[in-house]
This record gives sequence, structure tokens and C-alpha cells, in this order.
Amino acid sequence: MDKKLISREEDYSKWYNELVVKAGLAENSAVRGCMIIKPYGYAIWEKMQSQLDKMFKNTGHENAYFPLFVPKSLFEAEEKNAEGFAKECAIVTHYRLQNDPDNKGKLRVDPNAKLEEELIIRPTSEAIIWNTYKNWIQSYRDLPILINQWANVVRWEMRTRLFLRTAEFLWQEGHTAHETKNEALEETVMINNLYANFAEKYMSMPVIKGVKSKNETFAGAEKTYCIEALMQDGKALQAGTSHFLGQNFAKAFDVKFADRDGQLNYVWATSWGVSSRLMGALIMTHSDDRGLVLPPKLAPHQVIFVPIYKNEEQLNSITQVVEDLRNQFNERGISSKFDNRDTKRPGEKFAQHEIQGVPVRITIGPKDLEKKSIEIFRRDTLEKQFIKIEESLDFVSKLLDEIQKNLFDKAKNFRDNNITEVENFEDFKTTLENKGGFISAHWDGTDETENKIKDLTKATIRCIPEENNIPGKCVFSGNPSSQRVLFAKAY
RNA sequence: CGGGAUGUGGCGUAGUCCGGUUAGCGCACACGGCUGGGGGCCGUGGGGUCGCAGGUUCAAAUCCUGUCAUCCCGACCA
Repeated sequence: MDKKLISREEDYSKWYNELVVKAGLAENSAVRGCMIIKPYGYAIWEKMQSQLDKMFKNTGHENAYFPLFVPKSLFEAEEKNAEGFAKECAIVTHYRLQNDPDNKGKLRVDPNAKLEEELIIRPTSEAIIWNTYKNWIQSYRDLPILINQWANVVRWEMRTRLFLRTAEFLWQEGHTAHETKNEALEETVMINNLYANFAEKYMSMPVIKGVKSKNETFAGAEKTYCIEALMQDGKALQAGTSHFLGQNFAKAFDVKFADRDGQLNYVWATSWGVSSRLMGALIMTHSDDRGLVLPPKLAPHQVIFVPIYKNEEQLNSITQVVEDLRNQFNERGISSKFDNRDTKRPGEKFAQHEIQGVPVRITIGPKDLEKKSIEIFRRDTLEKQFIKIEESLDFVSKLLDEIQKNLFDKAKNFRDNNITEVENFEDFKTTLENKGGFISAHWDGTDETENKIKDLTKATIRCIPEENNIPGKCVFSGNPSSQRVLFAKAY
């Protein structure tokens, strides 16, 4: 691995890209805009996945799986949704290849194998799922339907970026059907809170909960709730969305049910999702110039043991101590790994685990065994200390909690320091230019103003936060505003 | 799709303007040894259709034409 430290003074996206590759999380694939997620990166994703899955199930949801292909006729049924995704679809038009008569050894698309109806590779699954729900729902007794799907989707974006925006990405998408508007709205809000909770408790990433402006609302939704995070370069990242779909999809796919009074009604719907983009969020929130910094709750292993030895005899006595400690850790729910590769020297191991963000490293060598102590290193503050072996279990257990909390506090502190309230458009522009981050400003609520501000500054309304109802005057138009909203440049 | 740039062992590159020995270097890799508490040292070695196709020439990584791909900046976006 290159010895050069990753420096934030260089271009931030270059820094980010190098970090992702060097930490062994992912790399660009030969297929345009697609990414290969390597085992270490996937292990982190699995941690997120299993935690989220648990949270969904605790709130009454079940997993299911729907097809990758969406027939075009289904896709176009909900007009706004179709329009929103039309420009970024991958489309299957043929089903067979044949030997190319003009080009020996090559294959070509068999012109006779054209599909009667094209298949869209799902950019999201509302269409195919609602076409299915139509057959599942007749009565209020069939409701609610609370389903989540773990899947890949494809969006043919012009410009891509590892984890943050790839042509194919992994996500979960929840699709629920409800008897009443209120119930659907409650579901939407509940999920948004669940996402916020996950981001803050597990990713140690502070988020702002709120609602999207009309411009930024999901295509086909009535209302989009979201969680927004701030990255270290001052740009905002949409980390998760939860949509109240009203009856739009029910009407588009003709999903009616007999209500408690025997009346036919359209069902009320929600959909919500988070994606492998959260990996990018995790990386950009905590990493430093020495690499990744993982919150203990999402680290594939929380503790890495590195032995220092000159001969096999020494290694054997170290191994005994390590195995004993690992058993104790395991019983306490602390995951660990013993890096006893004899193909790498200690210095290189230190560097590797550091760039991979392992929260705690324990080094044990002959000198330590003599003193019955071990060296404990924490990744977040880079501090080392020596601890008696018999005290190490309690120490590490507390330390992991402390790291988890410290990462959150640090990120929150940064975030809070980068929310600036401005009262006029001049300040708006200079703050955005010089400081970045979120700008809290009054807005008259019109698309027109939002678009003009976007054209002039590239900043968009990231969200209309909850719990902020003090009226004022729009920073751009001077017209009355019901509350402050958060502007930022976004990923 | 518009503007810009770049394609040379696994990775990063020199050489291209001004054609001329066997295409050079660093990292990585393999072997041997010294080592081992922060990416260590010495020695030896393997690995290249210079993106692809065509042309000019005694001679092409280098010049010309075409083509493909990738990256950056815009429009688009989880």
C-alpha cells in the first residue's frame, strides 16, 4: 500500500476515492458506473443490513422479493413516477445472442430475438409491487401490508461515484398498504424516525429530520420525509427517505378494497428506502487522514489483536493469551480477530487496520507478557495505553461504548457548527461560498424562489426541518415565510 | 449529449513536441538472508501485443487518419 497519507487538503473527492479503494471497501468495475464491493466493505454493509432488518421486523414488517424486470406497460402506469425515472433506465430489449457472421469468434444480438414488450430493470419497485398488491387486497381484512425488500436497483446516472451514486446499487425498499390516510402517514413518519435512530445510534451520524420541498419530493409521492446528514467537506447528503404516496399508486394500479362499511376505496400507500449510499455517508462522516474510522457497532470486528514475536515459542505464548482474551470478549459480545499472519510485519499490519478503521487494536509482545499487560490503541483518538491483562475485558468493553459516543459527539459538534442562520441573500451567498454546510434561512414556499436560488448558488433545499415554526421573511423574495428551511449544496 | 484531458507490466509513471541501441524508473510480486514494539534493510529474479485498426518511413510508444475506452467539468440524481 502506498505510504502517502491521504490528505484532505487535496481534492476531497480524490481523497474519498483513494480511501475507499485503499481500505479495501470497493472499487470501480469494468462495467460503466458499477462498483465491486469487496469483502471488507460488504461486511460493513451486512452489519448495517442486519441491524436495519431487525428494526423493520420489530415494527411489524416482513421481507419478500419481487422481480428485477418491470414490463414497460407496468412501469408507465403511474405517470409521475415513470416520468421521474424515465431518463435513467436500463432496458432489456432482446433475449438472445448469436454468432456474428461478419466477425468470427464474436457474438451479436440476434435481431430475431426482440422482445414484444421491453423490460425495464427496476430503478425502484413501486410499479411491479403495486401490480402485485392489486391481487392481494380485496378487503380491509387484508390490510395493512407491511413488506420490505432487500434488492439491487439500477439507475443509469450520468456521473457516478463509489457508494454515493453507482449505476447499480444495493438497498432496502419498504412498500406498505393501509386502510386509512392517517395510518399511512404514521407509518411514513415512524420509518423516518427509525432511519434517524439507526443513523445516530449505530452509524454515530447525526441527522436532521424533515420534509422535502415540492421540487425534491419523490416522483409519485404526496410527501417525502427525509434524514439529511452533513459531510466533512460541507456538503449535505440525503441519507434516507420515507414517502407518503397517498392514493396515487392505488389509483394507477386500481387497488381497491372493501372498507368496514362495505364501500370500495383506494388503499393508502407508503414507500421508503436506504441504500448502500449509507456506506459513503459512514466513510465521509468519520474518516481522517489516516483512513477509515468505524463506529464499533458497525465494525466487522471491533478488536484486532496483533502479536509481536521473534520465534515460534513467543508466538505460542502470545497465542494462548490472545485466545483466552478472545473467549472472554466473545462472551461479552465483543467481536475480535487475531491477525497472526506471518507474511506481514507488525508495522504493515498496524497501518492496514488503521486505514480499515478497526476501533481498537491490541498489541501483545514478549515485553508485555513479562509485565502481564497489553497495549491498547483506539482508532478514533489514536491514543495508546498499557492495561493489565486481567482488567482488559472491562476496559475494552467501556472503551467501545466511549468510541461510539465520541464519534457521534464529534460529528454532531461539527454539524452544529456548520449550520448558519442567515437573514439576507448576500450573507447566504458568502456563507455558502466561504463556509459551506447547512444554511438556515426563511423561504417563501414557492418553487420559483427555490429554483432561482438553485440557479444562482447551486444550493437546494435539503429539508424543511421539524420543530421550527417561527415565521419570518424570505431571504430571497422578502415575502412572508412560515419557518426556516435548510439549504445546502448536496451530493 | 456539450467542454477539457488521458490511454506505456498488477498499480503509479518517464520517454511523445524534435522517429533511431535491448522502452527506463518507483511500488507491488517471487526467491534467499538479516529482521520484527509503526508501512524496515541487503541481494537476486520474473513480468510489456506502448488502448485498438490502418497509413507514412530503411526505422514508429513517438508523425498522420480513424476508432474505442476511461477520467474531470456541466445538464441528471439515493
